[in-house]
Parts: sequence; structure tokens; C-alpha cells
Amino acid sequence: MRYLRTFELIEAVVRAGSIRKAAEDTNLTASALNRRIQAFEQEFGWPIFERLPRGMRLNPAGELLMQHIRMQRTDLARVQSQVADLSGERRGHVSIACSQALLPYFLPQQIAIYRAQHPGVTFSINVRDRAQAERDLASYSSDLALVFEPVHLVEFDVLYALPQWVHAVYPTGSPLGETPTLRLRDCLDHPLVLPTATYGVRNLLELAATSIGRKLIPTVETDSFDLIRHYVTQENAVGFQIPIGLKPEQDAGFGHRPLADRDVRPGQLLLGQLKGRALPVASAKFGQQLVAALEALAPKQAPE
Amino acid sequence: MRYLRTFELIEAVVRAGSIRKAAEDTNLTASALNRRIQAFEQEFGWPIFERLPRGMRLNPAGELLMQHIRMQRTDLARVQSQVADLSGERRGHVSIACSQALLPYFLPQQIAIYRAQHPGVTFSINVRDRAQAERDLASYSSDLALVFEPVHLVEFDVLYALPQWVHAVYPTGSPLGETPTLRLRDCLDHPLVLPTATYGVRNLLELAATSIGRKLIPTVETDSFDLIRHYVTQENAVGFQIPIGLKPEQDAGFGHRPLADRDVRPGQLLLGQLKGRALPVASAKFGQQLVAALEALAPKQAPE
DNA sequence: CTGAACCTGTGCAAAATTTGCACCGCATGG
DNA sequence: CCATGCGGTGCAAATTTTGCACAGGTTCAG
Repeated sequence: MRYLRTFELIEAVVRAGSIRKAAEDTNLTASALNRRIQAFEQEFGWPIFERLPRGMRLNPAGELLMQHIRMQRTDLARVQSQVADLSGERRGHVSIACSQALLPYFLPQQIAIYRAQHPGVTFSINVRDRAQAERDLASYSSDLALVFEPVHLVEFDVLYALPQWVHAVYPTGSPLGETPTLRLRDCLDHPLVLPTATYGVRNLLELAATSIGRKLIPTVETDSFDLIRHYVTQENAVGFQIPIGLKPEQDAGFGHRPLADRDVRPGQLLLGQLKGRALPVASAKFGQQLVAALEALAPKQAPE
Repeated sequence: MRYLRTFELIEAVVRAGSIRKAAEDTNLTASALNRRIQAFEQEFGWPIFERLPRGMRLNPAGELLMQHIRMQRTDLARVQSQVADLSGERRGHVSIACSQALLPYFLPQQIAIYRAQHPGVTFSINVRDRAQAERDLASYSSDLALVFEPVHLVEFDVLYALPQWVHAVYPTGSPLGETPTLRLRDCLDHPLVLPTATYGVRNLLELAATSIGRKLIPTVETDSFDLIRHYVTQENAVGFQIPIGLKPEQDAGFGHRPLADRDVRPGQLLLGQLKGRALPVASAKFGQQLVAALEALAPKQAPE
């Protein structure tokens, strides 16, 4: 939009950190860009940048303004999406911040289902840890968040909460697959492949280990759930994962089953949005579909 | 703000109902204005006006856009107000939609108190009936509403609720001032000066009258509470009013006292804002002051 | 201490955009 | 059936935005 150009330029300066760099990104001269920023500050009434010898940085007033700009832009997108909806076009864009576990099966399937009905809708999926996901919502860079065990929950409107029991992942043939129920202490005798501390699964495991007086000593620590799955087949190791990221019956050299409820408490996979925000039509509809899909999933994943 | 010019022009067209009239209001040529509107519609992606032989009218898409425009503008004002606040200037503007009863004593006093501390803050006070007050909030044309017995209460965030007993207003020396408690049936023997049906006081009285099998037959019906007060001294009539609009001891030829609790239920004077809206600093602070003032008022107005 | 490499900011002329004027086609209403 | 008021358009003038050249300042390496 033409009339939002000034905002785009301001954002470019914020990103680039200096007028000259931003000028290149925006195909403008530094002088032209400089004058637009100055003109805006004059109109706005206060400077929004600190002039440093190395470039420009937002001052507190600028931070407040940036919030407004981001909100303004996404609200305009919402209006356009609603207008498209009432013209019967059902176009739009959905942006989701989610945990890794949703990537292999759940989200691809849900997106395909949605797009089968509304081919005009596009998606962006950003993998975020639970803290960053909430920050994404707050800065309007994602519409929906689908994360495991989020941290703050301020400014977060929960659309649906699905309980998830932590599963252990082990090579096929491992004795862990044999016992009637799978206890945490049995897993701890094997080499452990654990996610890093930012992840909810790790958090739940640490709590559980402490309460039975043990410590988690990871053989491999990673932020890739893919690596966890694949490493257990290399060594006789144990990894951990929530079931939504695993196929019901696995046959690529490893199996998985839930840990005993009394050892590790189940966590929650939360679908949510920014509190009080009106979502674009496409995002709202997709959110509804996700709620329905998660609901359908709930009874199948009963605790053992 | 320069970059909001397009929005101003759109609003001007909406208000004027035609491009040519709006062109006069905005000191532009009809052709220039016409082209800006067309350029915007092109960028926006859809027409926002219906072209009628007699002028232009918003289509549904335009209605959605107007909501966005209004919201956008007031949010920018909020940002500017917050920035002014962090520069320690404490400037700003507070707009209030309120019932008539607040005009004679309560609001003037509260505004004076606030302005003594923050002389940079300006006020606009709009008298609105309870339905229109809520519409004002929804269209962002008022920050706060202070109304008696509002109707819908959707989209309305209650900041404080003060119970108000309906008082009868009668000429000094009237027998109504003598009885131990004032019953509604005694009032009904006198000529009645009633507010019109849009007002909460009338509503409460109608309900009360019906429940004792009587009907209200107004001698004078008016939307001016001033007139009610002054008319009772002309004829031996009875008017009704909520106490916040009356001085505790009145001596201008009329007295007042609450009607019996069992005859007429007390109504609520509600201070509120649009649900989910972040108010400008000045409005928020003034809102807090009003809450404190209403709180201080509460115990003094005990039922008889 | 010095010079290169950054940065923001400014005067001025060229380029691009917006505006005003004159005018068209069209529906409405007396 | 004609006067009136409406939105829309071509074109030249007016205004705004931009690019270029350059000033003035700070940082940092040698």
C-alpha cells in the first residue's frame, strides 16, 4: 500500500540499523530516506530514532510507534481478508508459530486439508520455541501459535489444550518395548538423547527425574527432534518426543510408547492466539479446523 | 498527519455523501479527490464506495475499512499521548459520553480537579442517551462513557458501577417532603414531569408503576433534566432525577429525596470504556480519578 | 596523530507525482 | 426536454519527492 510507505521505510531503517543500509534495501538514496524520516518525526511531534555515530536506533517513543505500526498493518490485512471473504473469494494468508513436533505429520496434513477447500489461502510456518512463539504473537508476526507447554501465558488466548504424554523412543527390539508399562527409571539406564532446556519435553523430564531422586545426564543434547529420532537407532539409546510428532506405528528402526503417567506428568499442547486480537478470516477458520482436529485426537491418546 | 490524508479524504466523502461536496470541504478539486479515491480503491483491491446517481455511499467493504480507519486513528492518538507522557509533558485529550445528570456538578468538578494537576489536558463532553453513548465508544468517538442504566453492555467494559436511587423532586413545602418515607403512589397523585422513554430514570419508573398496577401519565415529558427541575416550582408537580445531578441540600424553591427502595429499584450509574481498547494516558488517568470519586460517593448514598 | 571508513544531514536541480481546469457522458426531477 | 448535479478523464501547471554532490562529525586501525 502506497500510503504505508513511510512505515515501511521506518521499519527498513529499524531492521538495517542505519539509513544508508536501509536506503539500499528500499532502492532509495540515503538523502531521500533521511528526509522522509525527518519529515515524519516532525509531523509525529517527537524524534523516534536515536542518532548514534554508528547508525540509528529506536528510542522509547519509536518502540511505542513500532508497536502501533505492526498492529496497524496486521489489522489492515485482517480487513482485506474479511473483504475478500465477503466477495466470496476466501483468499488470505495464515501464519503459524509452532513447535517442531507439529512439522512431520500434523501440520502438513491439516494444511493440505484446508487448502483442498480454499486453494487461495497461503501459509507460513515458523518453528519457534515456546517463549519465542509468544513473542511472535505479540509482535503480530504470527496469527496462531501451536506450542507444547508454553511459559508465560500472558497475552495468550488458549483456543484448545490437548494433553500430551511424553513418549520414549527406542530402537526396535529394545527391552523397553517389552515391559507391561514403561517406567522412567528403566529409560535412565540407557544413553539419553535429550532436547535442550528450552523445550517443554526436557522440562517435564527434569521435573520427573528430580522427583525420583535421579539426574538426567544427556549423551546427546540437541534442538533437533529429527536427530533424536534418528540417533536412537545408531546406539542403543533412548530419546523422548510427544506423540503428535510420531506415527502411531513406527517401523523405521525404532518404536515408541508413553512413559508411565505416575512418573512423568502429561504436558499440554496449546493452540492459541494473541489475547483480544481479531484474526483474519483465513486464520480464524484454520484455527477452528485445528481445534476440531485436536479434539478428534484427544480420546485416542488416553494415558496407559 | 500527512500520511493519513487519504483516510481523511475518504472520511470527508463519507460525511459529505458525494465527491463534489467533499471536495469543497477539503479544499480540493472534485477531479483530484475523485482520482485519490480511485487510486486507493485500486491499491486496496476492492471498491469501497457504491456509485449512486446522487453521490457515493460506502459499500460493505467500505464499512469494514472505516472501522479500521477510526481504530487506526485513535490508536495513533494513544501512542502520541503515551509518548508525550514519557517525555513528561502529560498533554492529551479526554472525550466523554455521559448522561445529563453528570453535567451540573459532578463532571465540572472532576474536570477542574484533573486540570489543576494537568493543565495541558483538554476535554470534550458529549451528552448522549445510554444507547448512543455505547455507539460512541464503538466508533472511537469517545474514550469513556458515564451513563445511567445502559442497554446492551456488549463491547462495554465496566470500570465502576455506582448504585443510584431515583429521587423525587418537588416544590419546597410540598407534603411529599414530610412523610417518613416517600412512596411512589404518593407521587402519582401529583402532576408528573417525566423524562422521555430513552432515559433510564423513566424506565425504572415505568417498571415500578406497572408492578403496583398504576400507569404513568406525564403532564410534561421532556429530554431536559433542567426543565424537570425548574418546572416543579411552577406547578405543584413532581419530577424525578438521580441524586448525582442534585446538590445535597437544595434551596432554589425545590427539595428532593429518594423514593422508597421497595417501590423503585435502584439503577446503576456505569463508568465504562470500549472492551479491549487501550486508552490514551490522559483518558486512563482521568478514568481512574472518576473511579476514586465514585467510590467516595458510594457510602454516602445509602438507601433509606 | 592521521587518514580511511563509516555515519547523518543539506542545497539544488531533475524527476515524479498530484492538482486544477475544461469537458464528457449520464441519471434525475421539475 | 432541459437544467442540474453526479462521477470520470485528458492535459498542462504546480507541488512534492528524489538523486547527486558535498559538508561535518565520530570511530578505529596503524
